[in-house]
Amino acid sequence: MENQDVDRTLELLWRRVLGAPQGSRGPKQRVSVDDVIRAAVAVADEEGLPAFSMRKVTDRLGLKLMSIYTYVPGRAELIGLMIDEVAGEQPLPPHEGSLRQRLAGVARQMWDEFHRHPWLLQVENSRPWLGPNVSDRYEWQLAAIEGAGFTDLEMDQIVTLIANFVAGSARSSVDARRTARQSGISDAEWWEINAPVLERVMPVDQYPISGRVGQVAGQEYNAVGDPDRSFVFGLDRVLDGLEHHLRTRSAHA
Amino acid sequence: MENQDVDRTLELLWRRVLGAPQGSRGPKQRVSVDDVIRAAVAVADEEGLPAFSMRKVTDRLGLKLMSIYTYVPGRAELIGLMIDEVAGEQPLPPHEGSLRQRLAGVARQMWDEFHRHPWLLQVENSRPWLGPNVSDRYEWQLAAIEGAGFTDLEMDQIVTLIANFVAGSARSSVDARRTARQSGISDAEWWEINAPVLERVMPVDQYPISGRVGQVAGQEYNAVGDPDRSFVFGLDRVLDGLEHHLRTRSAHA
DNA sequence: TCCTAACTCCGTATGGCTTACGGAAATTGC
DNA sequence: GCAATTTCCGTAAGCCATACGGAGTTAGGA
Repeated sequence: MENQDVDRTLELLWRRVLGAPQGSRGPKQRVSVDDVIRAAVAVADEEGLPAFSMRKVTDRLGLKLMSIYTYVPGRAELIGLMIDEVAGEQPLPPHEGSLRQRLAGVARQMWDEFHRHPWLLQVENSRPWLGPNVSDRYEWQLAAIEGAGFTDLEMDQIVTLIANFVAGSARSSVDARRTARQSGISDAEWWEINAPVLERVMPVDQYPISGRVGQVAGQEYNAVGDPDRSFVFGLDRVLDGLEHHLRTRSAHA
Repeated sequence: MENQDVDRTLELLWRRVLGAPQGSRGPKQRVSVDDVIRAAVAVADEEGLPAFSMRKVTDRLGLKLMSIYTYVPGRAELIGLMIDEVAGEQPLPPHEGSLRQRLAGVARQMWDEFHRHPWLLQVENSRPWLGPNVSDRYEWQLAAIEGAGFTDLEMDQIVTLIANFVAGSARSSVDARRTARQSGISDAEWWEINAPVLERVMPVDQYPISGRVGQVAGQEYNAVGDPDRSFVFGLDRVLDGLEHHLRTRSAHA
């Protein structure tokens, strides 16, 4: 990627504040960059990132394939623009309540966004594209813990911790839903197909704990796993840990 | 994916215990399934999953492209076999020490594996391929917390929590390293390129907290972020949370 | 008024990818 | 020695991103 593309993409990300850097000669563009980004998000929402292609975006806009390259430098840059676009969809309400409630709100916001746009979890993160909406949200996330008693460095690490946990959990959740839909077979059916081989090959006495735990979990979940419940459980533990850290920190300070 | 492929792949996963289901007629295979899997892992290690292709695997084996389909049903199934292969690389030492030390060991093992084989984080998880090494490791992970006082359901949720947190953290870490290597520019250089535009576009008074936190973090990390330190910090908080949960659980029981 | 620079749109081509299909050659059981 | 079986692989279809250059459109300047 050339520096020119970095600059160009930054200009596109901040196009609302920078204004159109477009020259005045030549034909007017038939659609707008916003149209391109919105169409691209729609394609990714419907088909996922592996099936996302430049052609499908232009088809939706009534343009021919190559025209898209007059709007955005390339595929990777378009995806960067899509990320910032969807980061601006949800309002960032003022924080209220206890530290725990605020942090839970931050985590829930991430969780919801990943489920609204599952392709976010399929993006190869290179260096982040710092767009306006992504930047605003980072500020909002930090505001949730501002003044709680953490150091500046800890504040960054806490947001990172929550982001990493939520991303990992959401990935499990989203993958499970996608698999169920795409494969067309339910967890129960999948088990029916696999059970004969697995029973032959995994004797119970060799897997005493996973056999017992798997049975209990399977009955409770009615499935191989329950990503939503695991998320709630995990988040509670993470928040416990952060509250505990704050208590022991305060004691020392 | 056909049921036949599911069966076929399960047979391949458990090939050591099931033996070769191969008929006796016809030419002998020039290489073995293990050769194919090892070559595939080598390609993925060196080039990552997006650049991983059937052709590169066969090139490495001295076969022509289409021959690989006599060894494995397809790309997705081969990746399932690769996952189980690398899951068996590390020994599973008996657990020792406190609960906290045991859980840290489980997390560290996941973390190391993701860094040895970063492509694991790029796999689209459909339903898991239950191979022998993956199964053994799940048993080992549960053994780390067996008898600590958690319910069976909680044991599953705890392993899931750690797996999700580690996967999310490792993804940040691995992506950062890949970006630094592939783009050829360091964090400092990247900042130098972006700073002029960002300073113009992100006035300090609009981003008071992220401006302050970003400055402190940047000085401390000498980079945009420090995934390794964030992992250690986050893991400590997660373990704090789990110990806290066990204490309050015991009080109730 | 008219030329020309700048810009958009897009046709073509290159070089990648997976995998369906079918043929040639090799090997073994009968 | 024949027939069934299996491996290896050539070909081709149908995807993908994007480099390059040409044709047509628009506005500014002479």
